[in-house]
Amino acid sequence: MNKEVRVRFAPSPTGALHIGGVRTALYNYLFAKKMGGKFLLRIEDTDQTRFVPGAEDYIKESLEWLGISPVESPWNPGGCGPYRQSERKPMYMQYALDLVEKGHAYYAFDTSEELEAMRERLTAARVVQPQYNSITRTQMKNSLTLTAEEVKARHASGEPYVIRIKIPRNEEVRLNDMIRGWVMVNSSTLDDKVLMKSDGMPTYHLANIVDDHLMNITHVIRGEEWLPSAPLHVLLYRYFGWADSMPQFAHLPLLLKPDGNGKLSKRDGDKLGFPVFPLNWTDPFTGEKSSGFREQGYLPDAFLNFLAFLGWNPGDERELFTIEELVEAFSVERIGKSGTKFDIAKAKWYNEQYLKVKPIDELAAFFIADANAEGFEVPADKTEAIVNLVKGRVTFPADLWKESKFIVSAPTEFDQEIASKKWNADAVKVLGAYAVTLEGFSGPFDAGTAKALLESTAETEGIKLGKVMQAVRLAVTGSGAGPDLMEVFAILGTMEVAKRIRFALSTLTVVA
RNA sequence: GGUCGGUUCGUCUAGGGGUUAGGACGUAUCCCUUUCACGGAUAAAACACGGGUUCGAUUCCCGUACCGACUACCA
Repeated sequence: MNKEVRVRFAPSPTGALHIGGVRTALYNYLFAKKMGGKFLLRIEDTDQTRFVPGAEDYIKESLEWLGISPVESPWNPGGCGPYRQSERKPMYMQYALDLVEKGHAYYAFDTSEELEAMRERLTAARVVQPQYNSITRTQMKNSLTLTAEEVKARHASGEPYVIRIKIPRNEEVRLNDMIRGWVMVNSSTLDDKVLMKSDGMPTYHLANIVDDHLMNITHVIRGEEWLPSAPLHVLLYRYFGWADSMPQFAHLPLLLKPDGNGKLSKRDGDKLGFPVFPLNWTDPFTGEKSSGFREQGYLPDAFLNFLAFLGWNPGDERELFTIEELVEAFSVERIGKSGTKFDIAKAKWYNEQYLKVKPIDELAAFFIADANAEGFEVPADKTEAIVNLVKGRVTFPADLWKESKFIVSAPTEFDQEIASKKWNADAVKVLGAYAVTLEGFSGPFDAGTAKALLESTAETEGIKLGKVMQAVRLAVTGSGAGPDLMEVFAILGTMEVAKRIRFALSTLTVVA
């Protein structure tokens, strides 16, 4: 009754982990933490043909990036190992045989050609569900139709076989999903799923039940795509005699494409205009590259917060949650039932919120790194002022440098559109005079001083400052928009501002 | 096609037998700002449809429509 909560995230290493999987991992993590339980990870690599090198490391790194690492995993084993199904291979057959013995499973020798022929035959006969089931199995080559001697002979000759579950003909199977409530299904709609493949590996269905049981999993939180096979899993627990300790199920709503057509899939890559993976990924076979949220500049906390809200909400109007607050607020009951469209605009908003409250030295580090990468040295005494000036204008850390590069690197070109509209005789007059003023000025030069000086210069020239302000900005920054100009002047200093003005004056020509 | 699941502003959602149906993103307008952005304010914007049940349904029930998942010796 008071069993420790143990949940697992069970990805298969068939490529990059996609964000739907990341959210599943997150919900498992939050639930485990909330319940004071354990979050573990199991690699489901029973399909050797789909193995992709690097995928497992990718999963590990993704979870580490987000700070939701499992406490038991292949790379950090606990007491229920191994944590890779391929390494558990020897364990499964005995369970399958147990089912055969109990009459809940049987050997089947049909070749894939025969299976295909069966499906074609049934389809041609307009059978609604062409599947291997209580009716069709009587026509196939299996230990239910063959004599014991024949089965023995086939085994002796080394003929390949699979073990299938024997689904009862007509039986109500029900399960109480934590998110969806009671789900009922008649066994007549289920088929005799393969439990053991001919290569000696279990299928997902067998392996996940055996492993969840052996690993003392108490709650299975997984995607909704598993809902249709959940009744099969219930039957397996029952046939194994594990019904009493069967985990509770929670089937998560799917993450949908923004256009509303279908679930988000790995194949969407960057086609939708945003990444579907947490980290950059290069397919080792095709060389195809896909971008990740991390490399695009999403902060792990912001991304986590965003992801948590895709299908779950705390029930109040708070939006910004640290991981600890998410744990505290989380409950499976508050997970929605319907599919969730992925909204990248919201993800950006979260990133902006987190960026805004980041300590200045962390932001400065981003800024300096980007500047250095482009070969620029930023005076140490100026970084803080620059970062403070632009931090309200950025979505990604990289924007810090993009937005302020003009401060470190004087413009060599000017926005032509602004120039043609605002570069006039009045502007030239004021700027010329202002340059002279600055060159002759000594003393503390801050934004207020810069402004006072500029105002008095304009007044002396008899020109309204408002009319030439854009030109002043253009001269010093090269563009028509940007952060507070006077603050920029203060950071630049009198001589640099004057120098830039003189360059603009000598470069731009007044068009009548 | 069959089985299962779902359906509140464009999007994420709150709510739930009687509400001006609330918030957030996005959008628009205004304020702030001698620019752009930030910030502040305001606005437009939703209970899929049809039947019940009920004094009353967006909320409960049924059906329809639509959307989605699943339907492999893949997970």
